[in-house]
Amino acid sequence: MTEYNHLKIEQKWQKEWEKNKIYHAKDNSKKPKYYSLIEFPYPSGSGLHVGHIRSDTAMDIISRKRRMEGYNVLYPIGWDAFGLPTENYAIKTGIHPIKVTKQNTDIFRRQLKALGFSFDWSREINTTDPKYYKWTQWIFLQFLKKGLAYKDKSVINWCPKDKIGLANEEVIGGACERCGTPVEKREKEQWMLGITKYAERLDKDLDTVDYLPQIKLAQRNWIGRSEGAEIEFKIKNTNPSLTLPEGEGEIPRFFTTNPELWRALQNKALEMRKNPTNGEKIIWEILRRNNPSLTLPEGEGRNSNGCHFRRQHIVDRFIVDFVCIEKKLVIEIDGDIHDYTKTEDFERTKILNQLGFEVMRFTNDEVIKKLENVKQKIISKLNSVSGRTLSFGEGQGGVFGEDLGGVESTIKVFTTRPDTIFGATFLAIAPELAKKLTGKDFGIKADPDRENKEKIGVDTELKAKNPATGKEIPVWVVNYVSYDYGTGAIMAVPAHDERDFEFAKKYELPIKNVIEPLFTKDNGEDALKSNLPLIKREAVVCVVKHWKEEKYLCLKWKKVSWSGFVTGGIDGEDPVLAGKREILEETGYKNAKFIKELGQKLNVQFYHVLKKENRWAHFHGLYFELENGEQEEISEEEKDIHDILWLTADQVEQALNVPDMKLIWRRVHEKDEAFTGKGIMINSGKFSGMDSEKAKKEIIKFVGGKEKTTFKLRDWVFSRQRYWGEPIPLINCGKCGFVPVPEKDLPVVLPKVVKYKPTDNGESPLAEMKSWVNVKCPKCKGKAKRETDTMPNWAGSSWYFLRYTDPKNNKEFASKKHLKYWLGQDKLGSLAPKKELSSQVGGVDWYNGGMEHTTLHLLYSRFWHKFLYDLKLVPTSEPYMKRTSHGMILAEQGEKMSKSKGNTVNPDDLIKIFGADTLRMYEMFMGSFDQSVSWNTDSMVGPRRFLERVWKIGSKFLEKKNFSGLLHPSDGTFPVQNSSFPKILNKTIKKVSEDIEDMRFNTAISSMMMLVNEMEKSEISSEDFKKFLQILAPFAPHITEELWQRTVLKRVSPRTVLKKNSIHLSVWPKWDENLIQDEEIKIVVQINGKLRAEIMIKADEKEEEIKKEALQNSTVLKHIAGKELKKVIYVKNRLINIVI
RNA sequence: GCUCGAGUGGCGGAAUUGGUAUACGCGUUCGACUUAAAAUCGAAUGCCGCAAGGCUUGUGGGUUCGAUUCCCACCUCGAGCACCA
Repeated sequence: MTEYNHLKIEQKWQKEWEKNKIYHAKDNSKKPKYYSLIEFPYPSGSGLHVGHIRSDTAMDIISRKRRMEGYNVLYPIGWDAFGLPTENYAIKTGIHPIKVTKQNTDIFRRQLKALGFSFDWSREINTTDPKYYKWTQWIFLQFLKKGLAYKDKSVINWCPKDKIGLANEEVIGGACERCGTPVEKREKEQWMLGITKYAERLDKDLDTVDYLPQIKLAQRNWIGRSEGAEIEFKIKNTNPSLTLPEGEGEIPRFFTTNPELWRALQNKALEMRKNPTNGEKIIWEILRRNNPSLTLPEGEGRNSNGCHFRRQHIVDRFIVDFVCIEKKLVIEIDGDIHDYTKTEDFERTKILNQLGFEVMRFTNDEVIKKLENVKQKIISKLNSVSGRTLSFGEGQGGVFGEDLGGVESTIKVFTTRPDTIFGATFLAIAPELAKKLTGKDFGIKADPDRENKEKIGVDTELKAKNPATGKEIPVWVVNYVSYDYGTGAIMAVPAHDERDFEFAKKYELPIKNVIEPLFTKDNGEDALKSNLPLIKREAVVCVVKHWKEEKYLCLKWKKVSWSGFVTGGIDGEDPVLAGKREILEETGYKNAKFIKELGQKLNVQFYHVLKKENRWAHFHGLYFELENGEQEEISEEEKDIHDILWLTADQVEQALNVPDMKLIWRRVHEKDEAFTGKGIMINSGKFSGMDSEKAKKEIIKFVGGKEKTTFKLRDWVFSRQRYWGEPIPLINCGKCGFVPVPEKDLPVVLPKVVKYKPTDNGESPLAEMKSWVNVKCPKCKGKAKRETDTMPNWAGSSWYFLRYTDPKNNKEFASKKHLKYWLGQDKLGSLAPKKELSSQVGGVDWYNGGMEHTTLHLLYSRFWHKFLYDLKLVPTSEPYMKRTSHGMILAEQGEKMSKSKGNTVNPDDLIKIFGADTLRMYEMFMGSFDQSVSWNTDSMVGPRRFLERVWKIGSKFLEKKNFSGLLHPSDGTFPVQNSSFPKILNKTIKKVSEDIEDMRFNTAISSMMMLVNEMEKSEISSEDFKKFLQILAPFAPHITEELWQRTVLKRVSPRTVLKKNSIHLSVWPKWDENLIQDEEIKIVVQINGKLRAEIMIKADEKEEEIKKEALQNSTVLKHIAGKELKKVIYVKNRLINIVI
């Protein structure tokens, strides 16, 4: 037989497979389906990266194994081709991105085909194909219909030199990637997708899917769910002279601003009321009290004309045109100059929103020309607003919105630790909020770039009332609270929050300890041990708590063998912290008897002890007694005492004879850090002694707060002012607003433009295509303009896996029938290689991709999928049943591969020199699949040699005439009795089968290498060789097909139908459990844990016999001679350890 | 700073209910074949030591008959997050 010529073999079989369509997935089949997926590549100009090959080979192996296991497998491929690099290339060269994309996909396709992946190429898709992005646009319109797509101001990165908005990845170190100019923040109206509406489900449903734990964690961190409460703190105005001024005009029934501002703005408001604009005049006629056209239906406990509008009313520091306070609705009529004051209006809207108002804006023009339209909008808004009564001004806290002109206001805080509220010693508020509340600028700035990590703040001199303690606490404006998370204000609990602690230390604000760590009988010992450093650092005192008595005690310190205790605890105050010596003395005496008894029962001596002024001092004339009986003062060094003798909760419980006792470790003395864990509440009034977790809800109720869940996740900025993306299918009509492009007109195809660069004012280059932009409004047929923003790169990739199920459908994005088949309930059943495949039923069966996509892409596609699920367009609530991620491939020096560094590897060269099979083998062999590894071309010879040896063994079979017989290692004619080979083979089949499921490809290959080593020494049957080829086939599909055809099927060229005969459609071999069992087992003999000898035993030999045998071993005898045997430990089938 | 992951020969890496550390591969050395070289095959290969033996999984400590594996502290590298209350 000829030499192993990979070039010939690989191309030949790639063509044959394609011709025979052996990897095509069938849209219905009696076989169970299996959908395996890789992230479809972005066809960059630099060609296929070895990282792509890693993921693609892994899933190829899994797909091939599944086919052999009898599944109808869908393993599709496509192109995620919209994106910046292609666009930037177009800007530079003027070549149309379509052309560039075509070139690049051609290269990628050729390269992927050269690697022999078993993709179903008939389902190839491309996100830039109008037939594809028609449906991306269509899905966007569904979002719009459901109110999940909306326009809002959003901050973008702006390069003042290039005059374009930059994507986050184009900003490097705060500067523009191209020209190095520092990037500015600019506000721009952008389309947004309301992913936050799905935050809860995106978080919760992670429980139902089988993702790697670190992937779930990344998702959860990104969503950032936190449960907590909103609590209102009353603020006392520090200037009691401020009262509402007497004067003309309506005295507001509701308090909507502070008196100072009210006074300042009142005259202006009155003046404006007298001189309304035309639009305002018209609207006021509609809105004014008792206008029947605005009357809402009766019910809900209110009379019919429940919405009362005021005009030119002062809200906060603004005079709003119209406001309905009950409905919390503001209506503004904008004049013509408004284009110039948009930013200001936005600010204003934002602040009003913060106050709980909804703001509607109409232009003067609109009111005059389209009054009916405006009116309808207002009415439907009023009908849709649910809160018919004022929610502010009610309950314990706030008064904003109430009458009487308010000398008080409230600050709402969000906290996840309502249980620490008794320790809230000040409020910390964001600068923006401070300005809003007081109108003053404190010179504190929120640090958007976090350049200044130091926490700074200023006392606003407002005083808030802690609703739990009733005490007055200061309100500080600080730089470490963000305005846009939670409520922009926090209750600062320095004792239990690191940031608050740091801040309180710096500004010498009080620190009040209200939680202490708790260890109960159940978690006691372990938890205590794990908290050793904490204890060591802070000189912990153990508290024995029983009924109403609290007794503090220090357990025995091993090093000096003394024990001490402090007793005390009156009314929840911590005497140690408070340093109340008197209390200690008093209670100490009182409890002396009890303690003495306890000490006797525990056989430990206790002493009263108190650390004062950093020194351990004696108490009550008692002293510390060392083990030798001497009495001694505790020195400074003793602070470092560790090695606590742990008493178990059981021991103490028994000694005290109290069944429901709790052990509490209490930290004493000035702490150098905050304790942020959960525990037992102290210094918390009636809550003292309660479990902090359990008390949360009650505390929230107690202080009149409400439970609230917040998320870090923000809505998705969906607009890009770029060319190379899906056009957002909307038409902006002056009369009708944004009107969706009718479905029949989809797709909105990207027009050819002259320039690809965004315009100078940051619009997409599409804005300059007048002939494309100017269209008729689909509704009113008037003049209108197309939306020129395009969608982000993430759009097309958020649903591509759905399109694969039905890639040519031009009526739907995919038919329900196909979706149901490919995503619907899986039928793994008895074929399942592992019992616990997944708890999620349905979806893509296995999705592998890069770690870098485990947050955004995964989250976005889950969001889209859930949305489509809610529209009943897809059959499963989650898109992917199982998700794994591969590690990156780094360049030889361990740095990232990049074109600019010139350290990339070209797969074409490698395929030419080593062959696709070798490259695949090497990538799977190089290291742990989920870990990053450095590339080393030199190491590729290992897998290559391996394949050559496989080839050689195959050749020997061919040389032999009697093909089905046994093959002898030396000449193939003289079989030698060697029965161990089938055992090794079966073990290998098992190992490879299992390793593939766990993506441990490297060890699978290593075990096959060992098998081949063995094959060269043993006699093997053709039947065994066949099985070996089959388990190797998913890894190295070409060479195994060639050997399969030539040796097993005795075929030199594939004339007959390959479909039935390909190794890749053969049946995955099973291992024989009986053959794997060893009759003889090697046992290791250790002496004092050191390896000394090995003995062979029979599988069912008794322990006694084995021990006897081990002790008779000559080496063992030598080592144990003259020594006393203390113990002999036998671990079944493993070892014997002799302790002497 | 916080969270997560990792640290094992000259190199990539194996080994988990705690039970033979260094599988497999690369490299290196020696040998066979050869006029020679390459390829191939065989042998050796953690470190110290002629050997007996001792030491070794980032460092230090703990638990254990026994620790790469569990616990604690520290160091280094990588990834992610960045004051998220």
